[in-house]
Amino acid sequence: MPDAYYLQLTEQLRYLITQHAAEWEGKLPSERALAERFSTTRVTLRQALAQLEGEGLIHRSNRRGWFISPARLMYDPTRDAGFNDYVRAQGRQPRTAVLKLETRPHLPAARALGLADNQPFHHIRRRRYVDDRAVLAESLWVVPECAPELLTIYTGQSLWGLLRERWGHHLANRSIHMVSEALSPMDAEELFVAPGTAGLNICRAILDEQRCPIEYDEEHWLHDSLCICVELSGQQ
Amino acid sequence: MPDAYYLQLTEQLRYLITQHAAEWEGKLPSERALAERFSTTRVTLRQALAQLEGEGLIHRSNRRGWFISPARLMYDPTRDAGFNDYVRAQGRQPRTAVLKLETRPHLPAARALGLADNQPFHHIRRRRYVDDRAVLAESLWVVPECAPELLTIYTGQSLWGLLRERWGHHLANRSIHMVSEALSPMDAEELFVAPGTAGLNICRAILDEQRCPIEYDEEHWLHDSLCICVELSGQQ
DNA sequence: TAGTGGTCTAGACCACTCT
DNA sequence: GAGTGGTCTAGACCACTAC
Repeated sequence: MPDAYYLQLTEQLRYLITQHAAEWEGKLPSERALAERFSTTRVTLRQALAQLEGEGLIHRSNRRGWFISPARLMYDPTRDAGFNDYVRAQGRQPRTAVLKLETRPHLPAARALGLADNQPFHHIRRRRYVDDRAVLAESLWVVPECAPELLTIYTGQSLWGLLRERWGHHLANRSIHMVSEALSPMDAEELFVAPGTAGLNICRAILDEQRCPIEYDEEHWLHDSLCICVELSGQQ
Repeated sequence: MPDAYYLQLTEQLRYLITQHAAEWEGKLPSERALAERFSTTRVTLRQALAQLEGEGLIHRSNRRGWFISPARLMYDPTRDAGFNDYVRAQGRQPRTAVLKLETRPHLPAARALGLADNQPFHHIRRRRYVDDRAVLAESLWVVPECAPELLTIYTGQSLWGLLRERWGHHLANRSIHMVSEALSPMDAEELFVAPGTAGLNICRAILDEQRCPIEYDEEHWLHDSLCICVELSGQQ
């Protein structure tokens, strides 16, 4: 099966990377250097690199080169542990940058929460890092009545924590959808990767115990940065 | 942002596809024809097609051409509804091909279930179709004591149904892991796609109410064929 | 057998990053 | 300013599919 040269190259690169990971400090040599080392062209070499990128072994930072991907973050989208908490619990360093705060309608949020199309939401756009690598761009759309002064007090902390502790909401009902995607030009730019980079899209609609809509969010993760884990016991 | 020609091409192709979907009966014209229509080379044209493939709009059947992808299957890996049931419930046609039946050890299964490395399992390998498109290659590893004569009676039906009804097991504890992947040459071949095609890997470890290990399975889905949905209420 | 997609070559230019 | 990755050209051959 692996008669194609780029697939042989893939295996040689995989070996090379495991051997030189420490020496290279996580960054691969340039494409031209690697192509020369294997006596092939950049096109073929890039095909092999793309293969390893698809597997999640390496990734690109836009125009800066190829890097060895760190271990995947374990993430349970059914729990409401805050990002900071579960990242630290895995011995990693979390960081959040707030990119935008505004109030406006958003059709997917309205549809997912069963509200009118022109329903306005408090919108928070943020970028999140694990060990200084930007891995997640996300938008949160909160029903304004559920958190009136949200935009004036928000500074990057856990939104779910705020909703629970400050406004006393019980995030009882959750509908979660996950699909693989190609990152949009905007998402890609915010994560410093090339447009079209593979991503994982997670959307959640949250309602309280009376099925009253509270919040909708859209997460765009780098595909190689996480492993989704769900633990279930008893019920069904 | 979308200054690159292949990104403009992506948009033009996206429009072309929605316009001609019916006329083309789901299959795109040849790469050479499309490249000529847009006065570019196959390399650039393929970059645009790869973009749409990443988004899940189109897909390739190995060496047979590009096809418009059907709607994603909704799939809840936390429920134990059988494949046949939930595919039919969505108005689609399920089909299963059994590829292999054997008994042998499998390290990931042993590790995930907390058994000895050399623990043998009943192994079922099967390919599953939705509307005659092969979308899933999966392996199931069953602890032999839990289903002694499994391999002699198995003909493609729901394994979880068998475990419940014939052997009375209660599939109480489930640990589920999901990661995006590049399909291995074997998985790709079994699904009739090019090696390295993007996939979604779902692994489950199943134990009964006494945390006694029953089964472990590995699913390899075409990345554009499903949307993972989880509905939660009340608990946490 | 004709045509297809899969693979590969040997270049090139540009925008950007790094220093 | 040197070097990098991102993009693009204009070809080519091969294994395979469809007819």
